[in-house]
Amino acid sequence: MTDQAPLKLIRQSPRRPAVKTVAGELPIARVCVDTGLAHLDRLFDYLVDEDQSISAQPGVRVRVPFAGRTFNGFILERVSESEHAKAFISRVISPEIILSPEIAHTARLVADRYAGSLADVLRSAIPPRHAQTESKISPEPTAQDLLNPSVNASWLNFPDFPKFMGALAKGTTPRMIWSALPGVDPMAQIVELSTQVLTAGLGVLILLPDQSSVKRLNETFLELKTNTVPTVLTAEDGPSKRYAHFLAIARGKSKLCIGTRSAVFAPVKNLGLIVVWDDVDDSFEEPHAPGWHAREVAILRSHDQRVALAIGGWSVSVESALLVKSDWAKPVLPRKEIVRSSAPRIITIGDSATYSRLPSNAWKSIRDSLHVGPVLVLVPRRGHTPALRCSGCRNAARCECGGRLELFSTHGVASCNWCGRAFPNWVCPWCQETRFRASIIGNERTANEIGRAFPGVAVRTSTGETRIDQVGPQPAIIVSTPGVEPWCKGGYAGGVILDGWAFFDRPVLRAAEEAATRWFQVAALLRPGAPLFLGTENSHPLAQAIGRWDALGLSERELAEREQLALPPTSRIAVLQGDLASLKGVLNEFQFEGVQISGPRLIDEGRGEIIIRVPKSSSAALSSALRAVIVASSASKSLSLRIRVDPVTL
DNA sequence: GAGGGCCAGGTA
DNA sequence: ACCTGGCCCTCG
Repeated sequence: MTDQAPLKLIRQSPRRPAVKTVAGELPIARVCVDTGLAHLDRLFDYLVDEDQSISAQPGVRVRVPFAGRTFNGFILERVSESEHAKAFISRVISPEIILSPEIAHTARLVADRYAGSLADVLRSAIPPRHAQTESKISPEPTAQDLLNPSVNASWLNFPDFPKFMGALAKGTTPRMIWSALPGVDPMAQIVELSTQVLTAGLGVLILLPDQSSVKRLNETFLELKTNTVPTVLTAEDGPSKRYAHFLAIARGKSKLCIGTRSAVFAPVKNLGLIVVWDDVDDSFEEPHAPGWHAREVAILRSHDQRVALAIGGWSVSVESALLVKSDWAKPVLPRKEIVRSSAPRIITIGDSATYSRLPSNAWKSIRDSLHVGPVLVLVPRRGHTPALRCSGCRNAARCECGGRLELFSTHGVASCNWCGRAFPNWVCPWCQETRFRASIIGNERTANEIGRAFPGVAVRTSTGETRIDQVGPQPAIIVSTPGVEPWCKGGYAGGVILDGWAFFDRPVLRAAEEAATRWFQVAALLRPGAPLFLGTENSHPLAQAIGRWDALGLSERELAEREQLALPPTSRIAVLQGDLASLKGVLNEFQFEGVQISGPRLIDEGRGEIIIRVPKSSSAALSSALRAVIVASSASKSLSLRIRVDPVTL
């Protein structure tokens, strides 16, 4: 019915010349094609048309034909010969060079380290193109004559800091792990450190865990009148702004980049320093495949491109402790004498005779602190008395199904948090007691209780939903859940961490590390020497560490424990999830020295999980085994697996 | 992932 | 002699 004639007419259209000429110079482009298929993780060769030759530079975005369809990709190289090339690049999307050779190289290392593909890494490393933004001429940045480049006020009490700066000045690549000091604004430290590097004509890249800290650092750059305007790189800025900022960096217009995790790939020209602040924060882990961690990427980049690195925080991650132990990085810690006067004065439950949620010594210290300023109260979780324990033997009150009992309102009936069964007449199976003790008491009830205990004092609550950013210096009680503690200029007059043990009572590998970070953060919000009540025993290592302000020592201890358990960072682990048949099928890929395999363990119907642990020295063997598994599972329909290397949560 | 080649076994 | 389905390989 339909004849073929119209089709032929289109093909012969004079507007589209059928014959392309191969470029005279370096006629082959090697392209990373984003096919979304893990087993095609290699470069493909394409012919470059003479007309495209100038724009088709390494680092540009292109469209290429592949297996009958067109895909996006990046040109990584131009070469003179190829055995394979037979198709032309369809189109150079834009002549803008957005993938530098250095970033391509680092991205390759990241892909290998996390058993992912280069295209996957590049997808989060390079923001999507925004054509309008590209054509707009971005305004020249304001003159960057830096003021006060030599001011080092915030580093005065860090005796090893000058060594770091000295090494940097000599052109070597020092690495430091610094532990911040209460009373000294770490953002000011970052600004002062960066300004010196910028003054030397080098670029600086600063990574922060979230939008609000990016904002705070940005403001600090303005406040300290450095005349340096940072270029912000965060996903929250939206496609147009994000791409504009990325271009400013890629074009070399800006030498200072601050941002969240994916900014770790920012192509800052002549990069001299990478700073990572608060690397324990889990938002540094990329949720998309292959799940790289920005701190690990920063380490790889520092190593690969010989860039100085500074990792800092109120606490020290276990990974950083390993960098210190292996002497790859040097610790930069506050002077001992200043620590004594800056660290909080620790009060623990061990000091009081009987157990109570807020023992009298803690109550007294709050009351005293309230004469001079606000007091911060940290409670483990949002809500209202979530989990219950027996008031006699203190065992967790559990349902037959294994869930824990909860109480949602003061006069409500306890019910199971998994199956919902109600327990109006509960009897403890251990000691026959019939009364509960609130196991984790959320901030709602805490605010009520504390309000009653300190009549006439304003009580305010900060949670994820109703977050308070900042509080004033007047006396008040601020009840907060972890991570949303309001900032108090000049510091809180006192602090309370209620139900301290609840922070460790979670089935997460990093519970101890997370708790340490939270507690050090709270301690850092206090005025130097202010009282801090910790709801733990006096002997708890964390209480000791905060009292001595020894975050590194604490993490060294945790590192030893991880070593014993063959967990990261001393070991490398891979978590494979998929159907049981697939998992069993790949087990024999992992038969090399030092491998420990746990599982397959059933996670839900038919699907399971295996965990593979290898000593760090075998990580290359692990990577190649994982690659083999990925190639097999991606190419076949019968195998379906999800792979994660060194995930933050287990 | 999709299309193509290739072998095996079944069908006229 | 020819069709059909499954397997495996390639894709530049």
